[in-house]
Amino acid sequence: MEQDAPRKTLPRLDESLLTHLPPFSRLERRQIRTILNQASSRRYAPGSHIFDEGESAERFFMLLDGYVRVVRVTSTGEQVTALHIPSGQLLGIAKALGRDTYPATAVTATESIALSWPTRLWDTFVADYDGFATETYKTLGHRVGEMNNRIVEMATQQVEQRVANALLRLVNQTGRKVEGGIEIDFPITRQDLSELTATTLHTASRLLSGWEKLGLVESKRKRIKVCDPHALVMLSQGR
Amino acid sequence: MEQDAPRKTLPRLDESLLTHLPPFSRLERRQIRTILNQASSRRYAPGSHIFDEGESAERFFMLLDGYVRVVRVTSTGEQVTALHIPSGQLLGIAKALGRDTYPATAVTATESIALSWPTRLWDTFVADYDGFATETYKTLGHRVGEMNNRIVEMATQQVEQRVANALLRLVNQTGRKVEGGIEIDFPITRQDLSELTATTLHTASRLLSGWEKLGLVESKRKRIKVCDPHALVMLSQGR
DNA sequence: ACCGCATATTGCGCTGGAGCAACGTTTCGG
DNA sequence: CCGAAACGTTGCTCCAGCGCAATATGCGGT
Repeated sequence: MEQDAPRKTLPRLDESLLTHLPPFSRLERRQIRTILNQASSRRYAPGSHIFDEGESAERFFMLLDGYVRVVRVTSTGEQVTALHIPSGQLLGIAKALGRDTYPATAVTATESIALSWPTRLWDTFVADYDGFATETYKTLGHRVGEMNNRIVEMATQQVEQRVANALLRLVNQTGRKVEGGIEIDFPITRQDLSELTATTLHTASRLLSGWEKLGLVESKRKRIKVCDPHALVMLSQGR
Repeated sequence: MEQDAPRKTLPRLDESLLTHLPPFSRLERRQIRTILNQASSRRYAPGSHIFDEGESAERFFMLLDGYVRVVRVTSTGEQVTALHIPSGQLLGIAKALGRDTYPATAVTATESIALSWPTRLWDTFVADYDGFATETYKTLGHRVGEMNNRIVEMATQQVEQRVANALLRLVNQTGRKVEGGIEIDFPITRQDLSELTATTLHTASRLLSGWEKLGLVESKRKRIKVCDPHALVMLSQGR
């Protein structure tokens, strides 16, 4: 499935790629040039693994384009999606948590492009680049917050509310305005949605069908558009 | 309920309190003295709140003695326990995640003693004390890992397995060897256990009763002793 | 144009475990 | 020492949602 496409340092990565991304936004052109010169760039086909849980964390990544799902697989083969990462964020930052292996698997949801650096540069980045650590820990804090919320959700809410919540979160984070509503910006199956909400694809499908009849959402294959976010918010709070 | 007992800088905190704790273990006596001089010490009765979710994070803490439960409360008043923290660990380290409010509530499970410092000293600690940041992020990484595992558990396992897992985790982290088994070192009710495993106290009670009949555990009020850990491991893995 | 596969829908039966209720037991304050 | 509150147990009922199965439909490859 994976053919390890060779990483290449593209002839000339433009500084503007990074200048507006939080971890690098306080840096000067010169510093960004240095950073880019150390980076490898690579394109990933949809569904490919950027790294796998348990692997030793050789590199850390900056997602420049696309979407990535952070997934964990149980011993019995079930998948649980922990998180979605949109472009502009770091991933695989095991080092920031004092780990030397990746804690989860990163799978691309769409075609994606990511820069990466050898993990050994991490400490240099933290030490040399003002704001890098701070911003990194901010996104980390954000992710921890999300995980926390999911735990609370799963512990206290019904399936219907969880699915509604998940949909809203996806729309907020990765929504693209289209006519008649907001569409989730990457292909997502009922199965994906069920792995995100700890239910079965059957139940997810039934819920979506129901909501579609009520005009809350519209969905084609692998595409979900939310037409009435407010109604979903109601649902997500149990009426 | 809380009468804000005055924090006092105890006459003479002994350096040996901190020398063996990871975040401080690489420091010299002189540095530890400085750190202690800036600390406030306080005793907490069981069940008291060290800080509450959403409060602005004025201070960070080192738990010297006791156990703390990290809890989140939903809008409908249900409690979900995210984590147990044993003595020797930092808590309330919002700053490490780039936050300026506490992400959850910390409640003491036993009588506890904690040192605390104003959050404004955080950056100083990170900058001045070798190994402080590294060790902090290690425990953070560990906690994130735990949260992750709980998500996967809750998503894929049955109640029985989750409760078995929770018990094993508690025993591993805070177990005290007693005759006939290993006992959880702090008072824990069926209700607590259910909040830890996303179930009801009824179900938790039934499970414990069942296991007690099989000789896997023994429990008095607020006390649980695991007699046959191996059998519990079996259960926790679905037979 | 065709086949084959991945994705989606829907009906139906079954059950884990929540919800409710009633009661027993230990602890603690006064 | 007594009464009340906190904690624990257990029986019964009910239903959300899982598991299974059958069918439909869009999509990519040759």
